[in-house]
Amino acid sequence: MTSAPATSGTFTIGEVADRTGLSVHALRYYEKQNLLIGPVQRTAGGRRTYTAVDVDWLMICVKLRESGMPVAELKRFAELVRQGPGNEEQRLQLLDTHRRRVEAQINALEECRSLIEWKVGVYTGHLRAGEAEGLWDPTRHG
Amino acid sequence: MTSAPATSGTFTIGEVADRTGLSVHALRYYEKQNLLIGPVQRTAGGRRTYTAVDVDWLMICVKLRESGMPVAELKRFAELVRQGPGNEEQRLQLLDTHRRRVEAQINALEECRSLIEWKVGVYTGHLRAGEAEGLWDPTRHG
DNA sequence: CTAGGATCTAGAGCGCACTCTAGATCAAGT
DNA sequence: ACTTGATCTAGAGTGCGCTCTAGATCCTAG
Repeated sequence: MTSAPATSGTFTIGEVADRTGLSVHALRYYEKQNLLIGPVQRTAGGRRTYTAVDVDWLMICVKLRESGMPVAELKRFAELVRQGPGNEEQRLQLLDTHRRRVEAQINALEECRSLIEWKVGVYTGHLRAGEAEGLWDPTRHG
Repeated sequence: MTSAPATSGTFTIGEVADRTGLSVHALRYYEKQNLLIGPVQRTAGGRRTYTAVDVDWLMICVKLRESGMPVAELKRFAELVRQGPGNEEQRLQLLDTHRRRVEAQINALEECRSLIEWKVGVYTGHLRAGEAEGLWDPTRHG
């Protein structure tokens, strides 16, 4: 075990790191960047104690970051959530911006996948030709 | 016009920048990093003259970079292509590694898209509820 | 009581992929 | 000839998102 459980129902920074895949460094960094929604509670000794809600939010953060949302934008989103209800339209706009980015990226990736499949076909063809009849024409590259 | 045509059939660095979407700086950087397949030809005055083959290769580079292939790996791929036929298996392996990365990324993006759609549903619901009957319970965030 | 690991803060450092700067040269239009 | 803009080289600088360091403190197990 790298991280011992804190009071049941809350989590140490190490446990949160295990659960979210973020490093403890990254967790402190996210907090300093104001990416979290509430202030993280502390023990008497000054250690952070994360709640399940904190962890859930961090999971969302991870998904958004993985999909290319810049930290600055995630910070803006956290601010909106922190303000509470009443700004749903702004949240929707932010998410919509990100959705567009995500879809563009999916398209780019799918194009790349096609390119790869095409290239794989070319090289596999070369290999089969090579096995069948020796070297192919060395003047044709790519 | 930001970039005048060179000898027909070849391209100035500015034209290549226009066609590939890379900056002229990035083009010189790619060359220095050995991402290109052949040495780029020069005019008497020392300016680069790219061929259509160079441009095609750069287009592939752009696709691979867009889809997250690190420059170092692209460089390795360029080396293999530069060596000519005979290393198709290594090229296939490299492409396969990248294909896996691309597919993982597509999956991550699709998960994120679902998350967004779910969140959008939540906020849209809030908005409709708000329009219909005023403020919702301010203790439920997210 | 002690040793060990986990955590704390503040801030420096890093890897990546460019991007920009400075100062010179080249080339095309007038 | 002159002006203007594109290009050249070498190398410094930038932005992002962490990652790592140092030195102190906390806490759990033995």
